[in-house]
Amino acid sequence: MSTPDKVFDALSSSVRRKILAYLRDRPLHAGAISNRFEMSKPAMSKHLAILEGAGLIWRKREGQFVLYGMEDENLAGHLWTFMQEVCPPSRAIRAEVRAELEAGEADDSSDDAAEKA
Amino acid sequence: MSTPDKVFDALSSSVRRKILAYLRDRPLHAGAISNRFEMSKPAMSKHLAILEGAGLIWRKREGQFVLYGMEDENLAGHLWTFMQEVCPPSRAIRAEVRAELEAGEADDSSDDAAEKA
DNA sequence: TCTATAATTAACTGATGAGCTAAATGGTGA
DNA sequence: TCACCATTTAGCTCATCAGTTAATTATAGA
Repeated sequence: MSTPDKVFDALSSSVRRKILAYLRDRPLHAGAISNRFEMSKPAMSKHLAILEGAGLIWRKREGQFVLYGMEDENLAGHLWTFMQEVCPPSRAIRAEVRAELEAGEADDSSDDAAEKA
Repeated sequence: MSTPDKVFDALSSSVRRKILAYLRDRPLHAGAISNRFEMSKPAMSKHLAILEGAGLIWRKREGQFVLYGMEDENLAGHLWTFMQEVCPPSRAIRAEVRAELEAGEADDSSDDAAEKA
């Protein structure tokens, strides 16, 4: 299975997309992720393995725990590549990015906070 | 099934992603799309229905033929929304867009051409 | 070493998805 | 109307996927 295939396969599950959303802000232990879903730990473990296999998250053992976090540039990179290959030139998005860039030019590191409900 | 779910479900198939790539440049009749794959017409018809259900392509009857084309802003829009919700601020992409914008600022209508290998 | 906890792997089950062939639908043109 | 063509729907099969529980691995700490 090619890497982009793995990425889109990983993204096809709403559970996995939600995991990514949880990991957006900070890494979490496997158990902490699992607690946020009504699902057994083994099931969650499989989802995490799929995300890791797609290169979207990293995994690091810390004692008895296992920490997972986003593989920062990969997700955005793959989606962006796909958009460039497949999407018709999207003026709306370019305009939006342009506006953001103009607004946030001097304040590049504030992206991490806020923006989430 | 929510709209974003439908979109990612539609994108999870490499056949469907390839269909989108074919439709990027111009609309095609169902038969013309089908000819590009080694697959029965009924199977292709299902893929097209899924893409249409996700709002990624439109469908128009033309006599005995059925024409399909990309629903221009939807794919880019959904992916962009997702990226903003889930991706850590992707500086690489922002930098890339910034560079593109700076290069093409005076020439906004040239988006359609070039940019592809 | 023994026990407890975190996480994963194994083995299984039920639901879903992709493909097929055959039949039905919608439309053209003699 | 009839024959023909393009496409979709119906009904089926096979494989894959998401979830389960039970068993296993890995580590911490007394």
